[in-house]
Amino acid sequence: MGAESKSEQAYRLIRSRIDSGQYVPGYRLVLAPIAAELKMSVVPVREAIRRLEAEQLVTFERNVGAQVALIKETEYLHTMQTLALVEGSATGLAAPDITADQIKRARAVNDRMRETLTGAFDPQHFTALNLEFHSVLFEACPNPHILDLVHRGWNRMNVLRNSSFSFVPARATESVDEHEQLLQLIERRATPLEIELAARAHRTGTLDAVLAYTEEHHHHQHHMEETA
Amino acid sequence: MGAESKSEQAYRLIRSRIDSGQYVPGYRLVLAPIAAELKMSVVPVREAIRRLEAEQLVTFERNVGAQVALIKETEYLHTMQTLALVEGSATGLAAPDITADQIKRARAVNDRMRETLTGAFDPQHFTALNLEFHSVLFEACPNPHILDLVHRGWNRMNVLRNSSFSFVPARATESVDEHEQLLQLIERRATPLEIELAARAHRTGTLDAVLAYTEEHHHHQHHMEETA
DNA sequence: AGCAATAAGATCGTATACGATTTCAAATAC
DNA sequence: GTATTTGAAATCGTATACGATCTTATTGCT
Repeated sequence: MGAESKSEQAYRLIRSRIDSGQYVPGYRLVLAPIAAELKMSVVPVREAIRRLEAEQLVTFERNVGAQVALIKETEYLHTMQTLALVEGSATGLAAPDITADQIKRARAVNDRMRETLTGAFDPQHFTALNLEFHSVLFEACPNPHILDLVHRGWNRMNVLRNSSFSFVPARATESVDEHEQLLQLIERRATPLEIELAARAHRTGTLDAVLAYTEEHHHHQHHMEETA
Repeated sequence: MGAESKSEQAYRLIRSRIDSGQYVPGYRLVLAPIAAELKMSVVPVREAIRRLEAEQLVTFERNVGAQVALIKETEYLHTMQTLALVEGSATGLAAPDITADQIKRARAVNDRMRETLTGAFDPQHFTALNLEFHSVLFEACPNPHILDLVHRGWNRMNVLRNSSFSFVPARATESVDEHEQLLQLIERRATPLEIELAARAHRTGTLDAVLAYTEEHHHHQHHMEETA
């Protein structure tokens, strides 16, 4: 019958709501109501939540319950740093296997990104294209562990919903240029380390831009307050 | 009462048995017997197993059950590569905060490692000291995400029980020397990137030594066969 | 003998039930 | 008025029960 188990359904639902921002950080995940909504018992829901806990998307306290993980102000920094590290590596490791056709596809995406720079800038859309661009370059990474870490990093960024470019749209222009440079490095078969460090610097550049912005605006956001 | 929940107990037990090698890769984890042994119902055991699944220590198939994750021949390669990446980064990020006292402690550990090189070589013991040495250098890493990845990497290596040095004892001597070089880099406050790449190369060196060994010995181990 | 259908056993998946723990507010004491 | 106690409500933790699914051995057919 149902190709997927109920705990799987529950996992997907909660996960999608966290990803979409419907469940904001701090939101309490109470078993019974969720189970009722999904017309199932609490057992599968409980399992789903524990799984999300293992993925650090929710925090859990014994006999108290779960809530969507709170985001500390340093979280963005750490996540971006980690993503810079693993994405850089994945891009470097994948580079030797990148085909001319893939370069072409990536360049096409980057062209679309460049187009979005004129007129009203849509950070959400730009970020989506950004993922598409980088995906072409790192998906060929032969090390599945590193690739998995890259995916987790992007997911985490998505949850932080810090779309980066919504804070520093100016960075988008630089970003597009750096993409082209990265493509040229790969085309001319630079060493993996060179490509890795370029990809890392590219992401670190975005991080620095955001940090400079928040610094300037004294945007101390401490903890993101919880919302019932 | 019990400071830890039953599912926590179950998790620890199974985890320790996997770590210790009592549950070898492929071993089937059947709920009922484990629950009986721990004098609890299957529910907490089930939760523990799902948690281990999320950590990729066990694989799980719907309506079939769980087994300790099988190890493919490339697994060692990928794990070491990933560990080289994250440990290198952690070491580089921690380096600026390393104190003279910590350097001293690390050097003391390395001296003990050097001593073990004379006489009968004990790979297990050497690896334990190796972890102790590197721990001093990376635990100060300010990025908890990266630090967590380092810990996971070491754990995974432990499960692979591939103690590296048991295959290539010759590498141990080089390793001790590279440790000293690494300490000197940190002492003279080399740049984080320089230290990162040195730490990475150090681990990659061990990996290469093992690969060369297995290549030479045509040690095609395909999958590690399951053991009931 | 070889293959397919079938039945039996093993094991998982989930519902229900209830005791245990925490939280919070109201009542009481000082 | 503040602090402490008490008790009820909310919520979790786990046991038990049973249906669902997969595996394997058995039977029967060709």
